[in-house]
Amino acid sequence: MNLKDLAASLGLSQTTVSRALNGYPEVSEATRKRVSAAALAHGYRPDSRARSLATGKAMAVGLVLPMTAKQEIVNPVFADFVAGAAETLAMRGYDIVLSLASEEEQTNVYRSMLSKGRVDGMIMQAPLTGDPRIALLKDLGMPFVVHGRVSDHDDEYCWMDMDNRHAFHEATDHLLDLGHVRVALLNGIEAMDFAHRRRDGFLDALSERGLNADPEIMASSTMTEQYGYNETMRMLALPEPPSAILTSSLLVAMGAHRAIEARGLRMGLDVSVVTHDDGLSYLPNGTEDAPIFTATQSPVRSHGNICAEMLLKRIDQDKTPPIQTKLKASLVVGPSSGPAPTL
Amino acid sequence: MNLKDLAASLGLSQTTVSRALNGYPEVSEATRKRVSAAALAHGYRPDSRARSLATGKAMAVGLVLPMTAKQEIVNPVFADFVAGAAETLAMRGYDIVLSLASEEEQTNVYRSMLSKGRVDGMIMQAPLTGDPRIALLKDLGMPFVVHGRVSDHDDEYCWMDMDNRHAFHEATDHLLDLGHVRVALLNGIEAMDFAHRRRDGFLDALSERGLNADPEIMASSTMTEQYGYNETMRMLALPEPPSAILTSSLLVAMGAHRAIEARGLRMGLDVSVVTHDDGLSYLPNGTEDAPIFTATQSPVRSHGNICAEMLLKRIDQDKTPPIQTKLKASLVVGPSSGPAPTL
DNA sequence: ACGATTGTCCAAAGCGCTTTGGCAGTGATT
DNA sequence: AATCACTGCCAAAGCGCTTTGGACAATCGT
Repeated sequence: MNLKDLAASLGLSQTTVSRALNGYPEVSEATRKRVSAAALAHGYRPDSRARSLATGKAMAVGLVLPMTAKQEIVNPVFADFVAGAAETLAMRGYDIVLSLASEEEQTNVYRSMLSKGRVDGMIMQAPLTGDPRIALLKDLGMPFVVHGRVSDHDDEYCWMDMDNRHAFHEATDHLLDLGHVRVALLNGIEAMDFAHRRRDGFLDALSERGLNADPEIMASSTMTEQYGYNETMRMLALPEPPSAILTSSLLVAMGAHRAIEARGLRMGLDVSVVTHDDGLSYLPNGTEDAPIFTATQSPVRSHGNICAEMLLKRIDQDKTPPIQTKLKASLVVGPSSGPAPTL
Repeated sequence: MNLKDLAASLGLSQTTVSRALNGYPEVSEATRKRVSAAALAHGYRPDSRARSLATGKAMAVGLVLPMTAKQEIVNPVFADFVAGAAETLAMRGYDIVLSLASEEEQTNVYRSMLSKGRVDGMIMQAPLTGDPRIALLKDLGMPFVVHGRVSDHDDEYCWMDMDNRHAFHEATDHLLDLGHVRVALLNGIEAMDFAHRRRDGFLDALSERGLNADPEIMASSTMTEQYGYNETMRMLALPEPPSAILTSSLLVAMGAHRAIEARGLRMGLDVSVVTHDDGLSYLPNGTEDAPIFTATQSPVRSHGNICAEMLLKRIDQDKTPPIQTKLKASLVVGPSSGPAPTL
């Protein structure tokens, strides 16, 4: 059942039926009611492609999930991020068109995504330092928002980011305040811009206290539990093991925890752990009142909400200058961090 | 730059240009080359909506992510599943249209999803026992594949499922073979069909050995680490604590592990743990050679691949009888399970 | 009483693509 | 020389919707 049939069955023109259904004023209340009733009765649903073709709006936004090329790992934070974005978008009637792309394919995927008309805008995830996709997206001339940002040219595009530098600075300060002098960093892949910033925050905090960073107790990799375990095991076996560990995700912290116990040590007493926590819904850091890990928190789901919000604003009015949002993570202290042990 | 302009700039008709680009034979090689070159030079990309409208194919499939209504939890397995599906679909040029819906909204979302033409088919996730969505999807008359299945009417629709019942039967047998007689079950939410089947497999295995299930050491909830921890703590404090625990996901097993250590016990010696492992990319169960947990394994990413494959087949030829795929999980023994301790 | 509004409705022209049906020209077959 | 089958191209009709630019009454102001 299409518009034509529906109009015919009502003895009206397509124009009138269309206007009636879309709430235009040039239709009498009586016919509007009649039309709505008929539409409902016949289960009429407008063809979104035809509508989109006619209006020029796709009512959808694109989202490209990056895959770490080699291992094809899908970062778990995407699930929550997507959930947040989808939630906000759904309220405005927008769908999400998803593509998955390895690094090499990214360019093509972006191109084909806006293969005209599929989407009205895009959300880009997990930018690398100096990511070329930004230029590409600008070039394509379609509204977009970046979750995270690229180090340079911050003001020339829309982004939403947590203040990673500040968060890790604060976390490091917390440990230094507790008297730790050998603090390890288990970071994500530092080609990722956020990981890079986190490292900077960490290093700044150290140097502000006149401490030197030791490459031996700094690692960078995909943020799995196994990685946290392996690196912690390695570091604890060093002649001068760290007394505190700063990790980039809850999973990594869990791995560190496991390693600490495997070594017969106690977390929070012998070795302190502080982590960043993306607030993933299925991986809560203890309960709200009683967290397990001291953590800088910033729920990635709300990032999804915000990005979507920004993109919608951007789609509505493209010409305004780019907007940026910076979020502060909040440090929540739990039992995993404590005073540095006296030797 | 649209087809009309491109044709005009070449001095050809739209028909010829369209055919040239789409590989139809009625075009001379010479003009085909000329057209391709011009298309590339002008950066021409056909409007997918217009094409879709003309062909009747949307070149996209819908995916509805269910949210557990209250807590709005997004199951982490979706990320990997989606990745698998996206991968397979991308190879055929299909996109994924994503919607997120709480239980109440599901019906509407499904309806509006196929709001004619948006998608050519759908993948449905996480069916509940006796899920009404199956009937709805059948009613809507569009190809669909269910990841998991609903207990009844198995043969009337397409599904892809792991043999949950068999997996948990096997896992339970493994523990019983080791001499355990008090085996706990930390299951997912049993309204979900897969969890229901797992429970059945568990109970069958017990009763086959003449053992009775004890409700005191059976739990059912959203599969978080915290849940694993809490329930294990509770059960270990019972007058007759379990000597083995069967969990429904790696995260829950990790929680159980944490609780076991918190009680001063050793996993694999004092308390055995066997889990199902969805093979999530960012949460590996140790390394391939050296798993941490004894587990029934079935990578959910490959489920995504298979579901997508099936759906594509279904879209290609709708009229054939529904197809089903049942996968067997493989039991991999690790150090987390061992002989029952002698009292 | 008249033209000027206003309220309702419609025909038809797009949106950008695919596809049907046809039309010239070429060479091979009767 | 007439027929046939190709080859290579094109005009035009959709796909199902929105939207522009009227048309036709009924109502209004003066």
